[in-house]
Amino acid sequence: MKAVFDGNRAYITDISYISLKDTLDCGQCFRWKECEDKSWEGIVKGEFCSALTEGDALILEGITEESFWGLWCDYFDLERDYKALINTFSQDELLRRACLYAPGIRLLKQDPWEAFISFIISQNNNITRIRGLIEKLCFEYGEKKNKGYAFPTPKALADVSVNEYSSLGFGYRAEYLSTASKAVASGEFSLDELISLSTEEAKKRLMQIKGIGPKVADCVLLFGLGKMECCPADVWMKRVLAAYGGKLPPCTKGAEGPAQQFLFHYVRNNPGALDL
DNA sequence: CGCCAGGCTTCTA
DNA sequence: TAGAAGCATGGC
Repeated sequence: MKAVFDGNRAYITDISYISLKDTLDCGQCFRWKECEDKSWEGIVKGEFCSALTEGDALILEGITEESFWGLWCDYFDLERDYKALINTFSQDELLRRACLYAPGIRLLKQDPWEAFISFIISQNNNITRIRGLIEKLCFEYGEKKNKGYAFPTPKALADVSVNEYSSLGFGYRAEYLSTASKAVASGEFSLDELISLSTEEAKKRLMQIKGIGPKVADCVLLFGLGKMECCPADVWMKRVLAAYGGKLPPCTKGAEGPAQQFLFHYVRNNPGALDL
């Protein structure tokens, strides 16, 4: 990867193919918005970014060189060789088709706290509504930025009552949000400490939070902590796993998370893909 | 109206 | 330990 900086703009080349559309609208994150000119605007950890592609180059605008190295390079997983990854995945036929369908997907390394809250909201919910609910959460309790709102801090969400969450439409997840945000804000539960634990221990710890089961825990570990071996199994992935006879093929070893993301996106948009 | 959505908690056998 | 009911909401 090469990055050239010019003011508030980073011009990034020598990366394997990236599609912003497939990456930012494949159900792993919920906050990015596509503009009319096909660029994407997002706020991560309070930092704004406008992203667009130009041929094989990725352009990030509204950022600093410091935030690129400290945040965005990692966020977009720019150092990973996705071409090699897809080659390996393609040993399996279903995965090969999934990678062919959306070869520009990247596994985002998101803010652990945002992933933690977002995927609590995601349970038994559809992506359109998840986006709307998170949007409301940021508008109501997030810090106003030049463009849009930052994701609310643990303290901001800990101060919200269960009734308030309910009136915003969070349904039975209102109570989960309340207790989860209080646990983090008080320091009783530390997302940072999860990094030092084994994946198995971290998952157990996450599942001690009311409202977090195996699937949401896997999402937090994969999307928030970069645990690439985690494979969240929602209703779509359960169908995929059933087609595989219970587990992903050996060629996904160590990268079950990214494999899962290609498969999830593929079957959700091509429900007939599993009928073959 | 019923069914479904990036599921979880609780109850039951 | 496995399986099913109940849960809020909105789109279809």
